[in-house]
Amino acid sequence: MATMDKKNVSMNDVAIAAGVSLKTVSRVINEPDSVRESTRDRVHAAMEALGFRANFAARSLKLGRYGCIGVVLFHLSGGNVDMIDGIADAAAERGFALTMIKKRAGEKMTLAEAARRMSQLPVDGMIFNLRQMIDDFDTFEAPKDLKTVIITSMEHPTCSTVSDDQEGGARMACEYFLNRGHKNVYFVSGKKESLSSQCRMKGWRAALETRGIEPPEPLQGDWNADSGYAAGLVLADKPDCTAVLAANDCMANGVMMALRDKGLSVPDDVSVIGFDDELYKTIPNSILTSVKFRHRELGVRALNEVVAGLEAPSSRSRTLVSGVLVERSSVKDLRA
Amino acid sequence: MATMDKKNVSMNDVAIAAGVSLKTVSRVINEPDSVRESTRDRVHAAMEALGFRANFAARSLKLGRYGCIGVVLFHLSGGNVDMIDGIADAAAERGFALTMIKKRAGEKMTLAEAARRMSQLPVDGMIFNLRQMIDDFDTFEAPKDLKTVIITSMEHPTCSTVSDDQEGGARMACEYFLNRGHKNVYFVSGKKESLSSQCRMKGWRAALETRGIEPPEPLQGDWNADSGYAAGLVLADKPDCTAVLAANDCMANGVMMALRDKGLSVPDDVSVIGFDDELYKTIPNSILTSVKFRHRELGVRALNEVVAGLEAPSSRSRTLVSGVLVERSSVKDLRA
DNA sequence: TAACGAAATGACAACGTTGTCATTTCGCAA
DNA sequence: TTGCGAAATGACAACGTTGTCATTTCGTTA
Repeated sequence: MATMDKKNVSMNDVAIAAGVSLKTVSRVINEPDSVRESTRDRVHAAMEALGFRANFAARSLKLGRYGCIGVVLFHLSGGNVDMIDGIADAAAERGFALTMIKKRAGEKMTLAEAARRMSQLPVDGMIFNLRQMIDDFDTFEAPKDLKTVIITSMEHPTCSTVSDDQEGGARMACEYFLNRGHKNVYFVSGKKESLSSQCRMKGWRAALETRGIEPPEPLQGDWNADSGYAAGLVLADKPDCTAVLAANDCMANGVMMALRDKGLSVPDDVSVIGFDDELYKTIPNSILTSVKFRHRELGVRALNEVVAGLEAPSSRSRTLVSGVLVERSSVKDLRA
Repeated sequence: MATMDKKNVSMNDVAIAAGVSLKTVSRVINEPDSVRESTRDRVHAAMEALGFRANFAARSLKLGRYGCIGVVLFHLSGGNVDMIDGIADAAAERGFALTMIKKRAGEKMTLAEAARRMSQLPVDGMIFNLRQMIDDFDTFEAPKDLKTVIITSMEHPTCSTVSDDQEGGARMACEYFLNRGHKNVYFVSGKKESLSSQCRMKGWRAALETRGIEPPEPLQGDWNADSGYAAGLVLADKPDCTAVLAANDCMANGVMMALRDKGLSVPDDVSVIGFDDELYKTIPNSILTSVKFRHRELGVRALNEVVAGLEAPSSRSRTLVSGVLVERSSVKDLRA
């Protein structure tokens, strides 16, 4: 067996080995039906023997497209995993690969900068995953020939966006309380700079105001259980507090632990709802009712939107993916 | 302002606009110092005016490399996030982008199939992230011209690998128990097919056997808290059970809840160690001692290994990344 | 001013594919 | 056997870069 020392085997090498023209090899790959079976077999044999692999760069150069969608991650965290999963699966289904770049910790990356870097890479369109506010959000303009979709909570003036309906989810949770006879709802927020936290707070506020209820001062948390616990200690002393909406499950758990430590029962004395529905993974027999967002769906929608817009990059749409209330027993029906 | 209707602006267009040759534009991009300042400015102005963006395909074709590393995800889960984060950051640091494909749920993807798909994409090398056993693991041979690194718990005959030292981590936890006077250690496993679970079990067994202790029957869990709770109920009835090693923190928490419900105290009656150190995120004042793996480091090492091997794809190395024992108060020192 | 070496620039081929259009081969009816 | 249309195949250019080597321009010194 002769060793192959040539770096890359080209279609031309295959053609020579098979005794056919370059173009015939190309046809075997792209339109096999147009090649006689005997010829095709010979070409296949030659490809096999030489270890031929099509050259991506040459192909893309000729075709003018890459078959890749760019994904820019500004932050890589728990919820994002499912989203990326959705993007990746939807991409696979449609025959696209993903090209990924990520903002590094400490690095300051604007949308414009991310777009510039992406547009040097093999991508036909791109998805930005943005969980926090960013300086040039409002002024950013996507490259005219590269369909751009932003996954974020805010509306963008020129780009398509895909969002969790976080505001709606918070509103849904509040209404769930109010419809069960609660007169008010306290709120424990996540980190101040987080868009999710801001939107959830906004929805909470809106739901109360719609019913003519003055929203109480929200308690500031940081997403972790300890901050929820601290908030819970404060809330335990408020006699009018029968319902608590915490901006995530971890903090909700902290709140519940604090209430119990203060001798209060959930849900008999105080009802609690969290966000993200992930407590059951860690706590056996978790009772926490929680608003869950379909992160995976978010990713799928974003990818589909990019692919749909490949031909018309300047088109613009806004997609909202609603949340789901996962009911357990942490909310008491006061009317009963 | 005239509208640009031409699809792609090429270096040639820029050259004409700037009144220089094609090659000079190329030089402005790749070796700016070799171009006179006045010329450079003119070219830059033209690039700006026309909205020029270098064509990735043409460039890669000429250079024979892509500046991208392929990442194959066979499974996308919690721990993987940090790993991808590590890969992405290390890649950014070295000027590489990532090209990603993912096994879809239900789809059966072998290493060979993954390698075949990857080698059609713009990549100079690739990283496989493999958390479960796969059919062709032992027989797989990576493409000769594409450096391949596998992140997995097993050693591979021909490819470089990077691994958590899960076995070592489990051994470390057991020795921690034994050194504190415990005579035996019970084990709660994760899902059967999980390599992590298998390795952790192996380390546990080895540590006991080294000390001449007969390992008790391990309890089968499924990673979630409920299965840990079930295991805890069983363990509570074993009088000789003073130490429990659970294959992850969620199950460890389940075990602790069950023990408490059975009137036993942690750590006074039974000591517990978990894996992954993530309970503190959900439980306020968590006392669980846990073995933590540096997933991020895993990703960084894998990427560095790929980049280091780009010139010599057939080189082979094995990297083990050790775990860390995060001490809290869930283990009692029986000698005291 | 002429001559010279260095710096700056340019012409052209090449990377490995696919599209266009021309040519050859084939099967079949006359 | 000839002729004909369809099927199969081939020659060549083109995609947008970078490398090689040749040419022009510049600044300096004799």
